[in-house]
Parts: sequence; C-alpha cells; structure tokens
Amino acid sequence: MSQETIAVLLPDETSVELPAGSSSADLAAAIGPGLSRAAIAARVDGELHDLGRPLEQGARVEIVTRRDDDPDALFVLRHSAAHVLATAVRQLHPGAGIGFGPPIEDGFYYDFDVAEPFTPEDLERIEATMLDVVETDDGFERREVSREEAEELFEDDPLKLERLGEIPEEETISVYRDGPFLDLCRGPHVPRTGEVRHFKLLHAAGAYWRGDEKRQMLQRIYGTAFYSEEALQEHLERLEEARRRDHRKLGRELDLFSIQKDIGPGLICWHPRGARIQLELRRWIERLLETRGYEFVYTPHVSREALFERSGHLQAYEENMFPSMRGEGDKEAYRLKPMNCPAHTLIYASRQRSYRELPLRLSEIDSVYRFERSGTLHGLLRVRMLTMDDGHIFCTPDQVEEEIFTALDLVDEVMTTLGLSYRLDLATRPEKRIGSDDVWDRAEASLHEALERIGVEYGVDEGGGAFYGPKVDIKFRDAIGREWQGATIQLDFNLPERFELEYIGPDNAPHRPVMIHRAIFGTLERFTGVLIEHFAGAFPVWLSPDQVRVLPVTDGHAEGAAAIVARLREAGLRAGLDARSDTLSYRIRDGELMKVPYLLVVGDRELEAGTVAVRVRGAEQKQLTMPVDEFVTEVSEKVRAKALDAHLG
RNA sequence: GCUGACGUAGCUCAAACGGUAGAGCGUCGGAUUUGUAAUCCGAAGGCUGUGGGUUCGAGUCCCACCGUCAGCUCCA
Repeated sequence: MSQETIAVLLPDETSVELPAGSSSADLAAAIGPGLSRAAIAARVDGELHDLGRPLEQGARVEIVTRRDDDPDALFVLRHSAAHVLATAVRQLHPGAGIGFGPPIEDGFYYDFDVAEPFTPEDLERIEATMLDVVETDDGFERREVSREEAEELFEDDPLKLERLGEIPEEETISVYRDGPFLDLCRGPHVPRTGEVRHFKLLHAAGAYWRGDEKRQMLQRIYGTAFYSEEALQEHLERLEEARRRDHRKLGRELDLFSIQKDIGPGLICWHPRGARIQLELRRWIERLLETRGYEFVYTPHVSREALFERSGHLQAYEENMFPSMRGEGDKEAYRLKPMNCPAHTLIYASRQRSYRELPLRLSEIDSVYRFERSGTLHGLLRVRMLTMDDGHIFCTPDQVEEEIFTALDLVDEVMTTLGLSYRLDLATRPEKRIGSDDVWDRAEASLHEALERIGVEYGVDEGGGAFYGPKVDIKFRDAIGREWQGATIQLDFNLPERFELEYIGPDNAPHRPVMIHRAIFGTLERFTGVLIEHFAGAFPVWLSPDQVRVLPVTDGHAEGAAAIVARLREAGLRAGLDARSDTLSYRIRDGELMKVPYLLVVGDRELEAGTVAVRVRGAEQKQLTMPVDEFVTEVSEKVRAKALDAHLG
C-alpha cells in the first residue's frame, strides 16, 4: 500500500482504500451516492464522529444515516438541534450566557443565563428564529484549540470558562461553530444546520447551574427533533396519549382516589373503587409473603424521637421528616415514623436470638410518613403518607445471597403476573458511607451473584447505593417516560451495628446478623399509580373495581337482572346492576367508559334461555352469549389465575 | 425548597378596554321502556382558591398566602 492511501474496514468486513486524509464523508461518497446523501455521521472504532473528520489507517467505520430508528443518529441530530436552539437564542438575546446543551432521551435541552425567564411567546419566537438558522444551512465546523485559545474565545462567558477549567489537561478541547454561534463542545454534529428540520420546542423551566441548588438558576428550554416530520408527529401524539392515561386524570375519571386541599398535599384519599384495588394488591402480596416464610408485625405510627437518633435517620433525613411533637409537660419528643426499620430492629432485639431461627423475615404492610418537599409531590407517585409492603430479613452472612435471590424471584413473579416491564439497577458504594471496603466487597458480590442466578439483565449505578449498604432497585416508567423507583432490596450494615444486634451461633458465641430491607411493590400508592397508567385504567379482571355490570334491556327485565347480580355476587364476583331508565346504548357507553370488563345485557331472550349476552371489554368479538353458570365459571377462573386479558371462550 | 405558568359550577372550558358570570357533560325532577358507545323536556348548581389592596366598579390590575402543573434539586 502506498503512502498516499489508507484502508478502512466496513461493517461487512470488506476493506476500502481511500486517499490519505479522506473523511467518512469521502468514504460514503466512494461507496455510493445514496449512502452519501443519507450520511450524517460515522461510528469510527465504536465512537461517534463528524462526517468530515479525517479517517485513520485501519479504522472500522460505519456510516450513520438519517434514520429515526437509530438512537445514535437521533443523538447527533438532537445535539445539533440544541446548538441551533442556542444559535437562535443568541440572535434574539445577544447577552445570554450559555450553559450546557446536551441531547437527552427523547430530545434535547439547552440552559441559558438570561435576565428574564422565557415566556411561551418567547419560545414561539425562538422556534421561528431556529427555522431561519436551519434555512441558512451553515455547516457545523469542528476545530481543536489550545486551552489558552479556548479561554480567549469564551472570555465573556463565565459558565463556559468554569466548564473549561474542569477539562483534564490531557483532553483535547474542541469547539464547534455554526454561522455566528460558537460553542465549547465535544461533538459530533450533523454536517449542516439544514439537517435539523423537524423539531419542536416543548417547554421552558428553571434548572440549577451544574445541578447544584446552591448555585444560580438558569433557564432551560426543552425540545425534541427527528429526521422526518412523521416521526416528530408520532412522538407528539405519544405525548398526547400519555397525558390521556395520566393516573391523576384517570384517578378522577374512574373515581379511584382524591387529594384534598383540606387534608393536605401528598396525602391520598382512596375512594371505594381505588381502595378495592389496594385491598386486592394487599391480599395478594400478603399471601405471597406468607408462603415464603414471612411473619407479619405491626408497629406504632409514632415513636420517640430518640429512636431515630439512634438509628441515624434523624441526622440524615430530618428535613424530610414531619416535625417533632411533644405532649403537654412531656419531656420526650415524638415523631411520625418515616420508616419501619428501627421498630423491626427492636423486635428482633427484644430477646436473645439463635442461629436456628434465622433467617427471620418480618413484614409490615402499613403507612409511613415523609415530609417530601412540596415541589417533588406528584399524584400517587410521590406522596407524604406512603404505604410500603415493607419487610426486613435478619440472617447470617451465609444466608444473604439466597435471601436476595428469593426476594428478586418474588419481584419477578409479581411483575410478570402484571405484565409490567421493569429495569434492574445494582447501586454500589457511594462516597459517603459507613463500613469497611471488605464488607462492601462481599455485599456487592452477593448482590451480583443473586442477579446472575436469576438471569435477568441489570445495570450498575456506580455510587448510587445508600450510605449503609448497596441495593438493587427496580425502575418503572410512567406514561410519559419518567422513571420511578419501585421494588428495592437493600443490604444494611448500619442498623445491626447501631442496635448491637446479635444471634448465638453454633459455636455458642454471639455474632452480628445481616439485615436486608426489601419492598416488592415499593409503595402501594406508587405501584397503583404505575398500574393505572400501565393499564390505562382497564385493569385485569381480578383487580377491576367493578368486574361485571348487568344491564336489563327494559324495566321489565330488572328483576331477572337483579337475580343474576345476586348469583354473581354469591360466586364472589364484584357485580352491579345498572337499571337506570336511560337507553341501553347509553348504559353500555357508560360501562365502557368506566372500563368494566364485562357488561351483561339481559332481555327476554336471555331470561328465557338462562343465558347472558356478554360484552367483553377490549375484545375483538364484542359479544357472545352463554349460560350464566358458564360465565361464572369462566370469569372466576380469570380471577383465580390473575389473567391479564378478559377474553372468554 | 427553587424557577416559571396556572387556579371561573362536580368535570371540560367561555366571559373585549375593568362594567356585575355562560355553555356542554354530569346531577336532580319529569316524560320515555329502550337490544350493544350519548332519548327528549325542565330545574338546581358559582363569595370566580383564600386574605388584603387599587377603583365609582375587580373573574379581569397589584400584594401576600394556599394549591395545582412542568422542570430543577432531593428521595431512607
């Protein structure tokens, strides 16, 4: 091979020779005009690069094309969209300081330091100006600069200078320019601003500089971008659909729960229909726990403050606990309990324990109280009185892995039964922690082991553990993609020390037990909120507040219909009668809107034959006729099996 | 907690420049007796989140508080 050419490798392992100094764009052109036109960036040895960046001898290159189903392609586009946004903002507000402007899941944002927050009208104006920037179709030019040069370029921009100061010595500093706008940026970008054609600014909100609430607040603008108008519109429709299944909206429409101003923010009132769901979930988990060797306990909702001082929670979380209270003339202050662990620990410590009774699994499904900051409250997903399916396992170090495995297995059973998809994260030791590295090593290893054994994929959240131990968390997504923590399994080295827990081992000597905190649902409030959004209010039959509604065709059939309702109730089904004098059509519509799984129409035909005409929620075949007994048998089976669908026959 | 927006009947929303609050759905009453997603007629329902202020006059303007929403921060 001559000096003047280089060879690069394509994904299909073929090698292509190019003149030295060629870029990915040149490569795309060499392969074909179609690819050349569609190219927007390149993966070079696994790293995303600008199309215009020169290739090195022997590089593995994959051209990234304009595709809405390629996360890398969208990542690059949205990053560029953020720059287009900043370009427009700088045109309209020349003095605006610029913070960070990264692509994020589903879109991008950019932070600005401006005197006045952006109004919705500002966003419209900015959007219009962005269109001008796109129209101008300037190239994104990358330049690598020295630290000194960078400092000079951004001398008027304190935010950028601060960022610059944090870039390690050895790292290359690059800047990108599109038209008038210059930004400190690692890249890569699409070739030209003209690529950013299908975008939408979504909203503006304050955000702390560097994510630090003690620093100044910047104004963040969120937006999204796609390669095609169809994909953009589809995304916006998805957001719209998400708003329709928001659990706060469905909670009111289906009469499940309310939050009353007179009671207080973050405090849930469960209406009969919502309470029914709670009750079913609670019965289910109690049964599951019982068969897995758990024992139930109940502990008071108020405790002496000193208890939480001893556990260390007061020092760590005081601002998130309800304030202390003290009876007239009482020297001792009390607190509402923010968690059950200290009380369960005291139950363990109430008498001497033998290794023979370990693992000891205590569970308490009851409410705790946390004074969450007002701005963090969110429907059922973040509340101030939360009902945990809490449990604590006291065991020997040898038993840890098995106990975690069993807990994970239970989590999986619950999620699978409900058809919920979830993500697992192993959160490891944080900076601020207690316990020796040796103990952490072993604890993290047993979590890893248990996760491997269960065979599920999991992520690792480095440094995300609690100060007292590592944990495995389950993350759910709500309707619009926000993530919330569900189940959690945590190891705790703190409480056994602080409460000097012991058990007598086979060697007749005292040993310190290991404590595992775990919750399967997490909290019933949040779990129910997630279920409402997941099912869009159309719960599986066993969870549906109303399982069957019987509709007599006319008043003359009301008596016969009532008899059927009685028959269904006797069989343990939740059935109701809708004998209102409205038309059948009206009552069917109402039943459908309330998402009742089965609507039974009863008229002459049915009463004579002893059958019911069943309208199944969500079924293709909207109606089928069957004997009452057969209906009872089939639906009872659906309930027993916790079936996800309501289909009959 | 912070930044911004918002708060009108049970719900969804109207009400020019500051001029005395209106619709649909729901509810109630009546008629209708209906065969698979809205039958008709009538009525009731509001201290416009709360408290102050400006004004002859405030849903509308100003201030404070409460609450909601989005984002940030936090999350045992």
